Amino acid sequence: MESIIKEIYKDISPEQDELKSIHEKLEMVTLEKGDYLLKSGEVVKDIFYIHSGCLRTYFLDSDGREHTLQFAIKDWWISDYIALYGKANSRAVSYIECIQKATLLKISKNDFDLLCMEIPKVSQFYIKKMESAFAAFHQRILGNLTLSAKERYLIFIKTYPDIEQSVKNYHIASFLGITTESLSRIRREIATQ
Amino acid sequence: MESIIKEIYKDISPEQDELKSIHEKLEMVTLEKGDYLLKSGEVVKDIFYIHSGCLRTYFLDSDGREHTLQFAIKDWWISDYIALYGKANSRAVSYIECIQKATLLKISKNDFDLLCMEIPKVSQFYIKKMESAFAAFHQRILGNLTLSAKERYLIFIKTYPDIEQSVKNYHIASFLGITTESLSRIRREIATQ
DNA sequence: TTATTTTCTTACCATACATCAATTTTTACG
DNA sequence: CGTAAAAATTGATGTATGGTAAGAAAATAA
Repeated sequence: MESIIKEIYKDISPEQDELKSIHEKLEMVTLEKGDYLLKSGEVVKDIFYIHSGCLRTYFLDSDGREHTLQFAIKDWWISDYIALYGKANSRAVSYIECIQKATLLKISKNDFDLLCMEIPKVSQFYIKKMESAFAAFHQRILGNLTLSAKERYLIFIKTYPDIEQSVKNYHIASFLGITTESLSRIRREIATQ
Repeated sequence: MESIIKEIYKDISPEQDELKSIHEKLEMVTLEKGDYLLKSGEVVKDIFYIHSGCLRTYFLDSDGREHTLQFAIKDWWISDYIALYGKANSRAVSYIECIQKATLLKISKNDFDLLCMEIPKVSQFYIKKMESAFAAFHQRILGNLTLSAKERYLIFIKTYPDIEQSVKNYHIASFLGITTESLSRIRREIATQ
């Protein structure tokens, strides 16, 4: 476990006492494919670091359709950020599903905040992560505004070559904001070119 | 200026010496409607706090079409976050245009990072802001995936009642990811109901 | 392996929104 | 003011993607 923590915080190489402080707040979680880390309506208190495996966050609309917000693999953090960071209550609005056997480290948001206060380096590290995420979000929104479904798909498989392996096409479709049938047509079009 | 800084950081009520440290890194900027804070290709080093007025960030695609990423009013921060926080270089990919006479406070990202190191409270404050933004982004992406143009428009005017006043319809259209003609039809439809 | 379920593909038609072109309305300015 | 420019609206038509339904392929379980 110590080695995983060192891996997570490799960029800031924590001191021995800091490592200890981090360690005692983390908990290991393992998930099998098909398991749920979170379901809509549950109270959200934790964030998870993915050490191995693959998960996805999706939202179920009133017509029962799934919309994938995020895929997450090794070295990513995952949670229901709308519930956790939003102003409303802390009930999940989304589902987090394991789509490939995974090991995670769990920390409560509360403990994480304490860690940030306690260890400025963690704070700085967190800020850097948030900033990259911020840029990535802007890119994604821009992509949604600008690009055709085909273009978005091509970017997806280029950006997430590792993820493409483990996910179903209908997961990708719901991530791109199109139907699985449309994705199928796009794939054929690309194949026959 | 001191009073504006107190207003910006009202949630963390800085001490006198902290105020001074913040003060010496900030610079006042005023813009007239139509002025540009930033143009694509320019080097991005700064972030701006909006004290009054309204601005928008937009992106110009290869067909010359505008896509609005963000409107920003009083108490928001604005910059080209793709360039500033992204991994690539620091050249702007977007334009930031003043759409209503504005006064801003400017701080370089570098100085801001120093401020975060120097004053933990600023760090904490920044993290909180980023977290809300994070939740808002998730919401927006979800909206783009889930909702029709009409629904997104209704949410827009509900969420940004202050902004709706100062912006052109084609700004809103390019924010929603539709054409100005479509928005016009949506508006008529809503009006005649 | 075979059986069964899940996922993917294809075809046909429907719909939301885009495009183009013309006109009206609003705003800016000499 | 009045005039020019900018923005918004409207109608006719085009296109990308959606919806439905059926069958094929692939994954999973027995």
